[in-house]
Amino acid sequence: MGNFKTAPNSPLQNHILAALPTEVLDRLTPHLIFTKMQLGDVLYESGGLLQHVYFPTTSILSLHYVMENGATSEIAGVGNEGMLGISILMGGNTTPSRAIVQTAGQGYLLKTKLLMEEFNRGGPMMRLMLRYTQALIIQISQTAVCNRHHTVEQQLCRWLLSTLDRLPSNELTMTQELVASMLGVRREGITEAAGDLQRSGLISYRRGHITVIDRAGLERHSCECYNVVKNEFGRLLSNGQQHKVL
Amino acid sequence: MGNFKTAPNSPLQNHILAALPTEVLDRLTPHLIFTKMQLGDVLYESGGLLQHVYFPTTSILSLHYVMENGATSEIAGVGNEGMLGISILMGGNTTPSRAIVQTAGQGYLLKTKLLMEEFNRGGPMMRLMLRYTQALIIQISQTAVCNRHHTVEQQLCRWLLSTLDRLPSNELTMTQELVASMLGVRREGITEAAGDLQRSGLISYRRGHITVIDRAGLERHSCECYNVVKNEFGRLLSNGQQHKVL
DNA sequence: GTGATTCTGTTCGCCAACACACATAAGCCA
DNA sequence: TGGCTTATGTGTGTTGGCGAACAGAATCAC
Repeated sequence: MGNFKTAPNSPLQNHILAALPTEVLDRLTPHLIFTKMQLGDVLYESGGLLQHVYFPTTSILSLHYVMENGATSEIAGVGNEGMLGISILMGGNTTPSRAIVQTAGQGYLLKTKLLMEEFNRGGPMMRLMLRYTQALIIQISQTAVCNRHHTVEQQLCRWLLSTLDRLPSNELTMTQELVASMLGVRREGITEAAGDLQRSGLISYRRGHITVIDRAGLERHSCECYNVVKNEFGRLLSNGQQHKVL
Repeated sequence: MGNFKTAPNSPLQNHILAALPTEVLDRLTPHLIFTKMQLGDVLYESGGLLQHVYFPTTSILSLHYVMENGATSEIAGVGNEGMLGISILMGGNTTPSRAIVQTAGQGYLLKTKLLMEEFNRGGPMMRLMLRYTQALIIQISQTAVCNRHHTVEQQLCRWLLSTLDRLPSNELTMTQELVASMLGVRREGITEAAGDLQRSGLISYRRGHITVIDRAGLERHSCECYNVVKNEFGRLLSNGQQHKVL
């Protein structure tokens, strides 16, 4: 994390791009624009027009709903297993939710027009996008149920695990305040839950950094939602040989 | 004319079908199968294979997530404004959620194979299905946020309103127990909230029947989620104006 | 190094929703 | 009509999360 890696990584670090046949990839690659994203960057604003779609490689993005009173909740996360901008393909030119950068990192963007053209060919790109859409729907649905039925501690475990799956290391750079705004709960709630997890030896943290120590333990403390989503992503997006999911 | 109660209504009472160009409709109509659905019928079981998709006309369907402990929550409702079976088009052959009949009524079903063929033509049918998918995503997202932030009473108001929108009358045939299982809360919670609404003169009910008296009042007691979803559905699915962007 | 800023820990009262238990009432039908 | 089933009402105690307020600790900027 502390490395000064400024050289662009490969677009193929994004699983969606990597799953495309070379023919499609050859068409798209010249138009993929390398980009670095900073924590907190707002990629899409609710109701805004979408000019680009994003394929994260090392960054993690987060889809948020913003309520009238300003409260927010994450409804889905997007890492290198996915992409941001599905709603363009669905025919709404705008996105209903805000997209922000949850973890700084790299990625690629593509003009929506080019994505649309490729999608409209009706080939493997389209089928892949649609499968990803289905996976996204499952993720959002599970979030809805999770919000209804599970405790903050369970949800924190779930969130840590799915974030971890998108990171190379086992350390997140994140304040509790930020985590709280992701889950749509109070900061104190996260302090308490994280304190419990630390006392149980599952994680350790210091100002703005959370390190996962006992991943299996986290899974035991998490609600079922983590595994449900993970399995569905695997089922829908493990394209042939690739078994590395999420 | 046969029995008034059992005579099939027109497929065009379903807004999705009604929005299709006649050319497409002519291809599909011969294969639409009229069907009546009883309260509680399970149309899709979680993880099951999908043989048909459904276009409700007077019935209302409900998508449920079922948790490991058996608890359920509705994640979206489907009336004559929509259809059931989107996940087929997305490439998962199975559905992740259970679909049940929430209000008995009529509708049409279509073999998935025929729907797929039409979808794969890439014409107006595909574009319509994709827009509906987007609307569904918005509905589910809003449910996630609503579950996090709003009270049972607000959610009940929201649910009553959106159910009402799918009904010809202002009376729902529904026990409180059933409503509770829709919202994923306790039956007592609904008793209490419904009692409040009745005392406020917004609804009246008796054993298994809920009548909405003051619709505007319900809207005032509801959370913002009702209107957000309604507006998005209008924006995405307003018939005729396929070109209506923004 | 020092002071300012930001993050984390903790407390208190409060309320919505929960689980459980049981009382009453409405409708069904024999 | 009366008895049975099912739906609804109510009460008690518990809990998880909220809001607000504040104290201490870690890091940053100068």
